[in-house]
Amino acid sequence: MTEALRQAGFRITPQRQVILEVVAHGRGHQSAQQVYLAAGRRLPGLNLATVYRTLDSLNRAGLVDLLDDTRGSLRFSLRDPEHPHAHLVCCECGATSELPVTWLARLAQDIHRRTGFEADLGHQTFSGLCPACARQQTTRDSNRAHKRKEA
Amino acid sequence: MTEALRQAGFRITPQRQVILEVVAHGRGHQSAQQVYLAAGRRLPGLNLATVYRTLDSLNRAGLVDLLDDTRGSLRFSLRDPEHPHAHLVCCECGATSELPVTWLARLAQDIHRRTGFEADLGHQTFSGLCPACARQQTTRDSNRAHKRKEA
DNA sequence: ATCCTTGCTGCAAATCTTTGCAGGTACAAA
DNA sequence: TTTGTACCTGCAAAGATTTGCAGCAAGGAT
Repeated sequence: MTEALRQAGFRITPQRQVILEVVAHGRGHQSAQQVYLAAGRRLPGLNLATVYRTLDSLNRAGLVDLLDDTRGSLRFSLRDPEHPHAHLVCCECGATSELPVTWLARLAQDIHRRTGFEADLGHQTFSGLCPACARQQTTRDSNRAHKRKEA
Repeated sequence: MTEALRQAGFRITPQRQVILEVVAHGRGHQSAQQVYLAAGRRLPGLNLATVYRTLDSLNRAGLVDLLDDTRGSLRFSLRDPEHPHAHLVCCECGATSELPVTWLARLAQDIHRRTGFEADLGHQTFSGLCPACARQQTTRDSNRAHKRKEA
């Protein structure tokens, strides 16, 4: 696995090995803090800035997926080449779900053909409303409309 | 225009009026700082936190578009209901271009039908590589591969 | 015109992330 | 094995954005 890192043109350092291991072990999406704490345990003196830089490198190398939780912090997870997917994040409650890249392929092609832009939809985070919050929202809206009419 | 704000359930305050005006005037995508400086000139004592909160409100009210420049800061612009569009941002050079929402409609529908998630693609920022940077990137990659073989 | 409620603002501090710099080190080359 | 040079790291400080809180004020109710 570190070989993939090297192939991508990065040097192999203890920090990178540990951080990669932490991300690989901790299933799910971990925050930078979580990675920092877990990795710091095995590598005292590790610096948070290094964690961010390393995670960025791992992301660029295609080993790690990045997810913006629309809450002001980023989350990281091991990339599974078998299940490439984009993310859907609810901007109300923060819930996340996955979106198979196959759904996005046509769009990416379209964009590239017509604009020359290489959209990286596979690593994309789409925000919106999850089913539950969407329901709440419409309820609240109709409440507001109702109240407004009453007034 | 302030009426739209009120309709959306927000109060009309001097801060909001000025900030909305600033965004409306300054064509293009302004940073929070820019809005803060411009608005602060007409409303001394205005606080940066208020600018952020207000811009968020205006965004929720659908009056302002939000654009993540993938450079660690956000940019704001007046929403033009005539030209709804998503944004493409180059994660190398930061160049931005627009993407008509019509291209995204089918995808949004698909997502909603199959997952119930209401993706807000119209306000979305897609990252990737602009044509120029994409060219550079492939060049650099082949250089690296070449070098590696030589070695 | 006045009152009341609730949302809004300023301020200060917290959070999350990035950046500049000086020293350290992986790793290709000799 | 030794050397040289980028590339990395730790540290500290800057940047961008958010949040808690107490007082203020917009605008519906009276």
